[in-house]
Amino acid sequence: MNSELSVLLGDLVTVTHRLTRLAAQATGDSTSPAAWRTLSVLTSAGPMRIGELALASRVSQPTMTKIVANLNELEWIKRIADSSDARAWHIAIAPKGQNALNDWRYRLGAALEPLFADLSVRELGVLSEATDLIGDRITVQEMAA
Amino acid sequence: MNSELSVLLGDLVTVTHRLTRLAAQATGDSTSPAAWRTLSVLTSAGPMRIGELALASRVSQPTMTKIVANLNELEWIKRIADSSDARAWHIAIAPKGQNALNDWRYRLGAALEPLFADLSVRELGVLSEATDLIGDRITVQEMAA
DNA sequence: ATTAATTGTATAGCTGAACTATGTATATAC
DNA sequence: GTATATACATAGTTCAGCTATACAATTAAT
Repeated sequence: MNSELSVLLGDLVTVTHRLTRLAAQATGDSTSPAAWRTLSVLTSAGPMRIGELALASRVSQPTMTKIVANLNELEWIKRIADSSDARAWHIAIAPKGQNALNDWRYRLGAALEPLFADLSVRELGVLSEATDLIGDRITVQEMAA
Repeated sequence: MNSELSVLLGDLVTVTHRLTRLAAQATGDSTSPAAWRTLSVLTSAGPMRIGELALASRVSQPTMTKIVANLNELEWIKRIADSSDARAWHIAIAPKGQNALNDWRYRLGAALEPLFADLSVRELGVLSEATDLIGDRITVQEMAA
């Protein structure tokens, strides 16, 4: 096993832990991270069932049922009956939810921007590529799970 | 405001949210993320008081009191009385704690390694530099807070 | 075609980590 | 020496996550 990669990944997780925490404090966000993750998944992968959503967002199915119920009350998602299976629902992001997600991302960026304002164009590119690299691998994993 | 940076940071946080979650599930870790953050801070910045630790780890002082109490029971940290202030303590990471932290980082890396095994040397460098970039800015922020 | 097993979602109840408010003891200011 | 500020501890609450399980609909078996 590649121990260098191991250490790098450990550091990456530790550092992003703190970034996440800092971001939450900076935006004074009350919506749960899992809800944002869920909206984010719906945006990038399109409508899906509660069970699939639970896998993709890495929470248990009952937790996702609750998250969806909350998002539904906010009218941030739509529940669409599955015509071929009366037990199941298709969950789709609603316009309000898309707006909320965009707004959250924006506020997050605004809150953290001062910290990163000194980045060079090259460093910006590094961060951007790293984000893509991680995103690709997470997505692959989620689809496989 | 730089909206490109804004979007990038939003994406970064979203993606690392999911990475963190995935990592926690993959290692079956029961210790709280905040405890690992705390140990990580102690390792990189050396012994400090509970109040300082709370700021650095971005939790409230009572929360940190509890985290430190838990870590103390595990003998992962040492409480050292402040000779000049009987109210205060210096919290230092203990050898056991250093080992536990190293082990956690290792397990984390091992669990995530399969996902990242296909990285080129250049991409590895990108991830590494991104980690450093974020780490630097978080640290600066924590010290200022 | 019933019965049984499986699957998709919902509900109940628990745990634990975070918070605010406040208490206690020590330090500092006047 | 009394008052205020500071450092940590305690009490009590809230909420997100979990497991276990119920319920309903589908699928499989005989």
